[in-house]
Amino acid sequence: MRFMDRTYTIKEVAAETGVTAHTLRYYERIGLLEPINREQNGRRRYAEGDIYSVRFLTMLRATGMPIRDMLVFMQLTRAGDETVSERAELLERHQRELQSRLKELAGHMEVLERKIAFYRGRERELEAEKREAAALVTVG
Amino acid sequence: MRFMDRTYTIKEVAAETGVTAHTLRYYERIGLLEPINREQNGRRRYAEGDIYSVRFLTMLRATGMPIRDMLVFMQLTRAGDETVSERAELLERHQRELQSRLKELAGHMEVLERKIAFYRGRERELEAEKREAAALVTVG
DNA sequence: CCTTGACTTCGAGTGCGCTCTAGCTCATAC
DNA sequence: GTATGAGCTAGAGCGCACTCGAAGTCAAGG
Repeated sequence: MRFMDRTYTIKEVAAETGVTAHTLRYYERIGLLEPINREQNGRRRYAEGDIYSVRFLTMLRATGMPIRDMLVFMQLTRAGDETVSERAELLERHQRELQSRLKELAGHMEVLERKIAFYRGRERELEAEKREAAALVTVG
Repeated sequence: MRFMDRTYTIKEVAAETGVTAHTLRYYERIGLLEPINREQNGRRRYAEGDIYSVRFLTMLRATGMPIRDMLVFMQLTRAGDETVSERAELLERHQRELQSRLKELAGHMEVLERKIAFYRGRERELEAEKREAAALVTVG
């Protein structure tokens, strides 16, 4: 698979993933990404797999996983096949948390809906009052 | 309604709402809560309405609304009836954002599920390999 | 009386996740 | 040759939302 061999500059990865170059370097520095291959001149050349990792990390962040947990996950990944179940369990724990957060948010969504409905009703009431007042003035 | 007249110490409000006393004072300080009534000795006595506000604020926070927006909302609330539509619009904007975040999270949930399923499958493969290797040793 | 403990204010400190700056090296374009 | 621009490192800075500490007041209990 030729196309798998292509590599990417930090700028390209940033554009592809929506993660800034600064943050990509930061992720590598703290160990979220393993050390990226370099050109002779020291510049990073990201492989497809690195981009995949960045995307996965981004997804985990978006679901609220703290970086310290993502770190554990990535270290397990690097440790190889023995850690497969541990990784599964880590993701399952996260999944359960996410599930309960989704439920909670759904509840909050309803509260919001009710509050908005209440305001929209109040708005109509106030309109009506205004019209009545205007009518009184006209008649008076 | 007698029971509406009862007031609460900061500790009671903290216990009721799950917001720490520190944070309650902080919210008041930055203007999220209007100045709470005091006893002669300067201690806060929260009214039912204050507790309601705290609960609502907590909900907004939990849905990811930044404090600066909550501040706008509470100031509109204090401004009275003229701001009813503005409040409705603010909440609707927030609701739309929440809605799209919920969608995104649902997508991430699926990715998580697939990844876990993949790991669970891999786990079984590795188990099988192990058993085969053990069998070879036994036979050899 | 004096200790305990709940409260007060003011201001500083914390943890998280970036985000940016300064000063440097290189490669390419003019 | 030199200007432009992309990338590099190390370390500082930032925004957010709390969270805590110090020092003081006050009321009730032993």
